[in-house]
Amino acid sequence: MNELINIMKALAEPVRLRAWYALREGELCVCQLITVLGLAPSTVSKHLSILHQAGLVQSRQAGKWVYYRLPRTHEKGYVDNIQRELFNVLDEDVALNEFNKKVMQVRKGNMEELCRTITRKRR
Amino acid sequence: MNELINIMKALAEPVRLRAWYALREGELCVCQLITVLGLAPSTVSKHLSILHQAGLVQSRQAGKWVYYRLPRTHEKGYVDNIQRELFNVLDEDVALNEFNKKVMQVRKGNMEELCRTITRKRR
DNA sequence: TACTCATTTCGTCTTTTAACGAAATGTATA
DNA sequence: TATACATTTCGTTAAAAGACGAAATGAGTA
Repeated sequence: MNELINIMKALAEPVRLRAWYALREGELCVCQLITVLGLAPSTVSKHLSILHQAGLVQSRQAGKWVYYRLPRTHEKGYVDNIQRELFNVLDEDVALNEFNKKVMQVRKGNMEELCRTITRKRR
Repeated sequence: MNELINIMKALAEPVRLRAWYALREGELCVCQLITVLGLAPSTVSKHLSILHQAGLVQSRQAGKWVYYRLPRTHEKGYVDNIQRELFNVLDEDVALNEFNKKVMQVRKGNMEELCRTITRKRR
């Protein structure tokens, strides 16, 4: 039950649900997630670690950057089912569709530039 | 999205998940829920109101007693799907099976007596 | 009407959660 | 080796959530 509770807790938070949903169409660098979520790097990092701990996302390091993605398939099969069901619901959500536009923008943009924007903000 | 978040938040809490699961096999009086959950009446009442607000349970009053139950079917169909999926997982859960034994005990027991036990505790 | 009693509401306390900035980490590059 | 810089960790603060008991509510009964 605790495992399920962790998964539910992880997704029962708007920021994390958005972050998770943003990965639906492929991996994203942390700086891209920081940008679309509009929160401080440390805050986003924490959220991602909670999603990671729940087994809902995976990460890989590539040079300076860390990319997060959805697992192709989850260890426990039921998580796949829940994910499918939730995505079906969220795909119809107006607010999330709006958010998704931002994600698509960021996917197209230049990542080096994005990171520099974030670094500049921090001073 | 907010609706979904409310549903997830409601179920992402062990006490509420147990309460909700306890109703799987039919309605229960509040005093029965208080007993199986082992918490103060006011605490249980609050949890039930959160489940109710999320649309996950319904209630009816019968004399002094208030009974809570699962809706036969949810307004939004996707909730039925999620519920089915979660129940499938929870049915396999060892801790919940243990809990379910208590629920079955309480279902068989005398309700008047149960309530009196609770009232006695309060003094 | 007055009383009993199951449940809910209210006020309070404690714990948990989410946000941030500063500092630490660790990789790539000058 | 020193530096730059993306990300994470740590410490702090503010807000939310969960627990309880006391008091309020509201339905049945004497």
